[in-house]
Amino acid sequence: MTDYTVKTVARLSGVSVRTLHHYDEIGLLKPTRMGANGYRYYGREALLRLQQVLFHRELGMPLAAIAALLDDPGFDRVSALRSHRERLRQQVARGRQLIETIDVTLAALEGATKMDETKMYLGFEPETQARHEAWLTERYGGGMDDRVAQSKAGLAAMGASAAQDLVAQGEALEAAFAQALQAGAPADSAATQALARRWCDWIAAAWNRAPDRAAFEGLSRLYEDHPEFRARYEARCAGLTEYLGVALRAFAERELS
Amino acid sequence: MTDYTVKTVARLSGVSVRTLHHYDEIGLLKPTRMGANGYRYYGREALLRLQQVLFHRELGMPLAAIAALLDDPGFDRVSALRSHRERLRQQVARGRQLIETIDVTLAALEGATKMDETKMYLGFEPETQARHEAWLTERYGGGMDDRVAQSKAGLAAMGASAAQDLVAQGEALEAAFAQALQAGAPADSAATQALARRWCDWIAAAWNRAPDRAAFEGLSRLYEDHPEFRARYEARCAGLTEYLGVALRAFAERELS
DNA sequence: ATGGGCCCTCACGAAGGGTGAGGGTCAAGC
DNA sequence: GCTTGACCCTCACCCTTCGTGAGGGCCCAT
Repeated sequence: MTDYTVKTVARLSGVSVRTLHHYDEIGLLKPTRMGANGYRYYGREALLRLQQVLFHRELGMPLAAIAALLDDPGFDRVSALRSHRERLRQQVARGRQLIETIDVTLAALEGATKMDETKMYLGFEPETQARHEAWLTERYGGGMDDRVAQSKAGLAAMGASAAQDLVAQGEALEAAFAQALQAGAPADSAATQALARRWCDWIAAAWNRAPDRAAFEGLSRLYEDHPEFRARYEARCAGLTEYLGVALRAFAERELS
Repeated sequence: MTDYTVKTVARLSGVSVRTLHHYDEIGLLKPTRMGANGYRYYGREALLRLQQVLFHRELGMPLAAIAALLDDPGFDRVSALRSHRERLRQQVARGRQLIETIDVTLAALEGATKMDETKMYLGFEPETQARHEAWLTERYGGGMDDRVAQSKAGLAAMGASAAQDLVAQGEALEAAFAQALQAGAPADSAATQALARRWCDWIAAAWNRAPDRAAFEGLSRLYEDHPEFRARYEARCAGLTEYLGVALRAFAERELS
């Protein structure tokens, strides 16, 4: 009379019958008794335990941890909850960052529907292109021209949507760097260096060729020295230009030697 | 010469060799060519595609969706990203709520380390118990006494840590109701009614017996009428007592008839 | 030719179940 | 007493994204 079949327990608790079978299998929730017909019958104390299970599961705790929690009376529930809370916090922080990245990406994709802007940003509009090349040659005495030419050819062959993605990735990386700067992460911190690696990969994708150390360092100087890049980065976040330069060169020294 | 083996690509991109095998298996990233020896060789365009894959993967997109995205040139990247963003937003909101629940739970668990308070809260300290019983009898003319007695026996048999969890769940539910009230959710909204169901389950766990409609409605009146409960709920959030009462009775009418 | 480092193809495993297939059981109505 | 439909059971494979071997071939340098 105080015994419920799987279907009833499922309806009462909102979980599926299969889930109850599963919990039985792994020993998380055994039925109070098994009928002679092989049926599972759950009593009140089983429902109580299921309550506890669902409560902790809702907190995102793995089932094995819940079993340990409920079976070991001396288990330290407080510290378990605390470490679990920390995991959740990181997950939420990461989720927020992903949302921000998506927002930037969306803005870039939508904004770049006029492909002009894309070209202008990457410096492939003929006029901008010519200006950059002249400036590069004057400043660094040639040698980067072929890379820019490669980049041009690569992007031209890439098609519009891939190029837009590339732009979006660049925007996302800039946003990530700005966030790192505002969070006070040192330019040589692990997180920022990971971003530098992604920047390097991004350049490789744009150039259709991985940069060597000299090229990557030259690029970092270019960002700092060229007024159009400076304006771009400073508009996003004050001090971002130098931060980016330092971070990229630190990466170049450590990883591209 | 522009062809990289798995290990090299793995090092360049930061993914594992196994992951590259997997991406090949599911057709997400095929090598540019296969050697006569069965080796995978990746060219520049493969690296570029891998860049795109990793970018979208980092946004939490499932691999199948990434494949669709990259293979269908007419794919609507913007709306895909937007719906993905929405999923992330819900996930973050849920994560935040879970953290809050854990905080409340932790507060309750730590506060309840002195078991006195637990007993007092649930009304099982002898003195409080006696007062409640007297009050109940006077007000509702007996009939709930046996339930309180059951509850007492049930909790006594339950052990301290399970009882503390029960207290914590109650606290979490109260907090959730307070949040619903502050968010402006009507007492008969789906979200609030879901909370009411959980409250009902919680009562069932505490009583060691599911309440019928009369008992649950009586309980809701008890919360509104009894000064100790009123004080408790109003301290948490002004108006919570009535809100709770209305919500619980709406649930009782719909689900416990 | 013989190490040592790559590379390959299976194939099992995990978390939390979903989704059948194939077959037994229970309760109500006729 | 029989049928019907709603339940119940036990396999047992499927999902996702790879990690982690096992067992065996390939390449390059000494």
